[in-house]
Amino acid sequence: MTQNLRLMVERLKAVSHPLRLRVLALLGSGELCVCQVAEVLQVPQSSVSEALRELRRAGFVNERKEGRWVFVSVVPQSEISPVLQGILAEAMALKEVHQDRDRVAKVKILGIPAVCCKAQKAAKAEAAHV
Amino acid sequence: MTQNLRLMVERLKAVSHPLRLRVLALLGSGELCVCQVAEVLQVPQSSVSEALRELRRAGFVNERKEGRWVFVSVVPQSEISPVLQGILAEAMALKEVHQDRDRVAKVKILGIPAVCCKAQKAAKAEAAHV
DNA sequence: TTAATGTTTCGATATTTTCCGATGTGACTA
DNA sequence: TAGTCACATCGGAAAATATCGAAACATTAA
Repeated sequence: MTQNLRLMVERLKAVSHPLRLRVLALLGSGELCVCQVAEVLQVPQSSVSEALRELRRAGFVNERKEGRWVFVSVVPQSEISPVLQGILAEAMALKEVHQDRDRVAKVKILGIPAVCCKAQKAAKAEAAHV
Repeated sequence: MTQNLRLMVERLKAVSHPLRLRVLALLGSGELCVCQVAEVLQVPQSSVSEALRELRRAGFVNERKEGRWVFVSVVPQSEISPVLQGILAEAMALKEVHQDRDRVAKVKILGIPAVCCKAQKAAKAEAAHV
């Protein structure tokens, strides 16, 4: 409360960006690993990584490493301001984000290896071309 | 509700800026004319004008012309999303904004002519220098 | 009309942000 | 030990934004 102006602006900037807001909204419905996010949003992995770096800097996102994977998630409600909670809720209601969430459901059913592991992914693509 | 992503980002960007957020917060406690804002924030008038243009574009601010003065104010609560209401409330609680509000009180007591009219302003400055 | 004044727009520059391929890093695996 | 993989960081060019004085515009007063 009554934090400073610069800090508040930095936090708002962190979510004032199409990709970053989409990523945040996506994580709003549960933890994902970085490659899942990149796959769902169809965006270069380095872009996702940079988006996550900003969201982490702003304190909105946590990470958990597991082997070579990095799982990211929104920090607990109690750790973010009511304002951000509102932004997150509104973002999750966007129609673009609903579409993303449908894709996430499919990706989760397949499991991480099928989505992220290059070899398996390539094999799948091959099969699709037959 | 369930507006589109681009629009939501544009609105967030509009307030993700130190001057624009300060101006918005200042107007949160009542209508002011442009020159009052410039005086209180000690910022070139053209900068204030540009900040207000963005806030108007985002739909956060209304204007009312009266002679050569332009009075600006935050749009009614019912016209802005709960998220912006939250942002406004949080901005108004910032310590920098409290200081601005103290200055606004003084400026309002003096009245617009004493603050804005160049001649009277110059005379006042002269007097201060003895 | 002419001068003065509040406001907006323009112009020009400086700074920041965005974007993505290439490269680097650390961890698993054959 | 190599090779593979997920992820982070770097490089650097293009685009967007910030900033503010100067000029333009609109209204009022002399």
